Amino acid sequence: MSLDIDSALQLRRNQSLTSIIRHELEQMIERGELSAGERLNENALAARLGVSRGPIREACRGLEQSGLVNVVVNRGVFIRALDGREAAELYEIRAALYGLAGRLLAPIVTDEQVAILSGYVAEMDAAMAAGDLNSFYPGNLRFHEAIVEFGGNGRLAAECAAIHREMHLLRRRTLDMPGRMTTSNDEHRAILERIAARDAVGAEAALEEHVLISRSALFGPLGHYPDT
Amino acid sequence: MSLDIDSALQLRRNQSLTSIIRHELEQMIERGELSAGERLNENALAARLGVSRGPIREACRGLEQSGLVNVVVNRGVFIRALDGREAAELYEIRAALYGLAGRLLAPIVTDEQVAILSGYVAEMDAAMAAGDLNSFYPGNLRFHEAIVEFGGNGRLAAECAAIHREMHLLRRRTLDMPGRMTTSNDEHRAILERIAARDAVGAEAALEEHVLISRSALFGPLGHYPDT
DNA sequence: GGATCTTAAACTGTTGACAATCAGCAAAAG
DNA sequence: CTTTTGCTGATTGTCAACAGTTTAAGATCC
Repeated sequence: MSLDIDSALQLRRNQSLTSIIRHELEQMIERGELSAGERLNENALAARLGVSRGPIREACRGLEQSGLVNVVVNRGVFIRALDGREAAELYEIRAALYGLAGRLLAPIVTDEQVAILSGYVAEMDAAMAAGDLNSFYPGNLRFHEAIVEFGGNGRLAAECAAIHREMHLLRRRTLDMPGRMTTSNDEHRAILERIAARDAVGAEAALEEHVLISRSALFGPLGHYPDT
Repeated sequence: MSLDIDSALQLRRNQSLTSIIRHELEQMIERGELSAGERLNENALAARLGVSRGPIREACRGLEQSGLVNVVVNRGVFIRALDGREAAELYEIRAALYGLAGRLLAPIVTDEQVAILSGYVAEMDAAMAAGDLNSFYPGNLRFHEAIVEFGGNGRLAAECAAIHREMHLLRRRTLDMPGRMTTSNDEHRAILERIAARDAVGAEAALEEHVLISRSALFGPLGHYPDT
């Protein structure tokens, strides 16, 4: 019984099975338990989670709209596989959105928020010193989340989170590359510096560049992508 | 050799009731037949469309994820009402995305594409001369759609279309304001000029400004939004 | 008359069953 | 030996019924 759906049911107050299942599936995709291209068997999922197929189908429609799965009529839902072109496109969009987040945040950032962001960078420095990717990754995630949260545009934060979920499989691969951790944290420091200086244009540029460098780490310096 | 997902996607026919209903509901919202805050009655919809509640519920889950409706547990799905804050946030995101589209398009635009965009501007000029909003609006839509399409980032185009759908009720209101048509087309001409000059930075700036001016028309020059 | 409790209707959440469709396999045809 | 055809089990699409919740009207009490 790898899945604690029962405890989720106990915690459930005003949530429907559909939303619980959707959240569960999102996490399974994020944890890599469901790999790209894999098909979701509605009956098996229903049996495993102890519910009927209705809520599962509803959850899958939500996942489809948020880009995590593909639904093929009469054949089922498949964990979406990001090909090179789509991933490159997502990186471009992500760069623009994070750039916007930085531009919004820089003029209004508080000293407390700067301190929090500094804390994340320090966390990542520590993880880097220990060569520990598993510690580096959450710090990295919180750093970016905080920037969009503090920016004050809630919808932008939601949109960035959605894109992040969608790119999850790719992103880990990128950060896994040797030397990527240190480079990445240098960039984080530069971003933080521009934000702390209340430099909107500089923060925007630093964040855009940061995302595009991640893309380069995946596709090569020219932004090429595999033709698959 | 078994079919893989890609070929399955090619075989896909969007003929499930769920997708048909979702499309139908999207159009009803776009046409204003369903007004903001209104509740969707599953039984009534099922009877009217001649289907059972299952596909309708699935369609609503997709609509929820794309931001067109809110789902409240045990109370139903409601056509989403964009309050001032959310609309302002969407405008900011839209400005960034259209800016990106312009930056992508300018370096790679073909003469044929410039001609097509010119045609749309001319269409809008004609509509403007006739004072005909109903002709101006589709031209405006096609102009913006074409820019993101020609930019070559398919996902960006999809994302812009989704935001457009979500803002549909608001946008019409904006364009309805006296004098907005002419101002708007002057901006279109400026955008086109920067694109035709293959000026990425200029096109980006012109498109961003264009969207933010639309926002100002709705919220006032300082970007304030009603506190509802 | 107004507020509160009671109760029934309406509605949503969930389920199990039935129908339609698909992948795989085996036998028949060339 | 290869291709085609026709099954068969598995899986998805859809539906109708049941269960739990919300809403609203009516009754009761102050």
